[in-house]
Amino acid sequence: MTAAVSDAVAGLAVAPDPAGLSVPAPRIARVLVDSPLPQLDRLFDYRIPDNLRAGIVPGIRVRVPLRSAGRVADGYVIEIVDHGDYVGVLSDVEGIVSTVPVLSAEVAVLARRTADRAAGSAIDIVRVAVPGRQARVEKAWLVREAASPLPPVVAPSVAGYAEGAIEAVIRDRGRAAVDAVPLVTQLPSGVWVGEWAVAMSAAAAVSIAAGASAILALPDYRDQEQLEAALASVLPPERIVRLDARQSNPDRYRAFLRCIGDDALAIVGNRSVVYAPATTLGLIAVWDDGDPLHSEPLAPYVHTRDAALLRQEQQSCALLYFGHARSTEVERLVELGWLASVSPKPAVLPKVVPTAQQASNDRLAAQARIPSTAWRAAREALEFGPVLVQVARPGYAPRLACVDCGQSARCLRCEGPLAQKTARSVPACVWCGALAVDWHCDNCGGAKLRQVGSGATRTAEDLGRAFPGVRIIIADGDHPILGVGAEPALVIATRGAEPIAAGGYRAILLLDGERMVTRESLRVAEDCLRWWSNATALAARGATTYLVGVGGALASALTTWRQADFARAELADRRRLRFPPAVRVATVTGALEAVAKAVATVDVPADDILGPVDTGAGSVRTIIRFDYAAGTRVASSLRAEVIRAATGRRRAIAQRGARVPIAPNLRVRFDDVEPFLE
DNA sequence: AGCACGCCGACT
DNA sequence: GTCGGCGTGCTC
Repeated sequence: MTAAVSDAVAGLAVAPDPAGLSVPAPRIARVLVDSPLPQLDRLFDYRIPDNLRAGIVPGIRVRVPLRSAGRVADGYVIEIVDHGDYVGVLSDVEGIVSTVPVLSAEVAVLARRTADRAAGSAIDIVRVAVPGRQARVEKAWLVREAASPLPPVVAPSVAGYAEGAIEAVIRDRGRAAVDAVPLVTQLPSGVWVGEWAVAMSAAAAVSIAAGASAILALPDYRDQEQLEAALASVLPPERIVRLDARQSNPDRYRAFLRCIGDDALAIVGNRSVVYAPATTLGLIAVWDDGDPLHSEPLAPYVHTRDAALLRQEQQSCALLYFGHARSTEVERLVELGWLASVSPKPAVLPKVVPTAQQASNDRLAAQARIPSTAWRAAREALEFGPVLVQVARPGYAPRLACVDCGQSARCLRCEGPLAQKTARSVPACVWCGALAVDWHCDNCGGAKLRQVGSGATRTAEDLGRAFPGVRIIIADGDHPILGVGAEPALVIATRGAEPIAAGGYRAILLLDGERMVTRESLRVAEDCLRWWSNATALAARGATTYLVGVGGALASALTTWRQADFARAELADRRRLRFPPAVRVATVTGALEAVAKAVATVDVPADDILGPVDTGAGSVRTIIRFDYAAGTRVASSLRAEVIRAATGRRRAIAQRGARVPIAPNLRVRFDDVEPFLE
């Protein structure tokens, strides 16, 4: 049979349809190819050969030829059509990688839309959304026993808010910013968690009782542990799926496969969980959206908050942002009316006292940087239970300086700052880890180092002297501790690493506020308020939190527990300055000519083009800011330029004599968290 | 990316 | 006359 005849036969292939008529069988698979090249970020049409006709359905992974013979790529079948729009000779799908439709239609559309909004490739989102295949796991899943129906779920009420308030948002598929109740509570299992975890798990159960899954996105593993503990008291274990990047590949794939289907589940995970394959989706809930861990570090750098907004719109599910401190982004959505605002009822106001950084009468307390009122309060509270001390940095001495000239000490190898992990350890570079042996000051030539500031370990040492006989517990990145008991102890924790205390802390000291506030960032104030609020919410009911050394609007936002008001004022400032999130920003980085050309295609006022500035290595960066309404336009212009730069003529650059062709590189990043820094 | 196609200098 | 150099274009 000649190729022409075989084509004709294929063209006549028919499939019976239920009405008894015969229609031509669909024969073209439209495939999203798994390639990092931006110019390939579209659908390619492939003929489905007869032997694969039965197995090819949308969502499965396939292998397809790409360009010349022999070269193949993986891809996902997005749709199957009778007639594609490609005029030319189609290649055949080469094979099926897996028969499981891992890329649901919903997630495929979401990937396209999130990528478009960020001027990125859909496949980059898919790579985050769909874990790598594990043949063994998949085989076991395919032959799983006909699952007995999951036990029914009784919807609990979401306590702490006006009766039925949160339930109504979930039922009506609405959107809201929810202020969390700033208390800790004990679960029936005996585990202590933040009230927020109880409210979030109850919200998930409300959705699941109504037959729809809930996606629950949390910034870190400690938050995930709390939420899972809370979920276990309202849902049977078969209804809870953990899906996060820390799992081993088989575990992650097993969890991922469990999400496929119509069962209503609580799907818990970190940022990538917003792309979980839930078909019947009733709720997306995000905890603490201001935490930078919600910001995806891989291109196209889509924030959980933004992916959740797009998915909510697309699948008409409910959307809840839970938090103690409102981010300016969420505040903007509240002001727009896009999100409702729900606060605890009755209101719960923690006791917060701002304290000046004055010397204590007690020499040892003064050495530990604790003002006398706070020191007295901590000593009294230690009679009854644990006391939390929040510090800015881990280690012993977070910085070192030259004894002779006072200049801050830098690494001889990479210019990074030096720090000391313990009282006796050799100073080392914070950036590259090199031990600072034979160090000398590059300013005056001095060879002696002086410790500057106190990390958690040094604070612990000082406090040990100020409170003799008290048990000291250190919690930081190196010593993660989830919870501590109700017995008296001083818990020294770096911000964000505070353990939960059984019964809540009897007093809390926020020590390094002054230092935190001087950090250079557009978001300092917002971040500080979030760190302090999250720590304050760990106090026992009626216990006092002391904020040391910080005054002004920031301190009063904490003491009055009016974080939303602070976010409103902060957002008003950003509007005045045309800073995000009042406007959106995109950074364009690359060779000067490429950047200039790309920026020229974007139609924004000259005032909104900041740069170019030299970033070294022959590369420059320009920041473009624009109103939200212009987002689609700016993204599509810049995307076109990225593709043009990738396909256009290559610049020849001299490299050790040889001429190496390289593409004029052009990178675009939307909504960078810190575009105006550095 | 990676490979095929296309137009100009030193070779049997 | 042509073999092969790399600049250019394309991937169903």
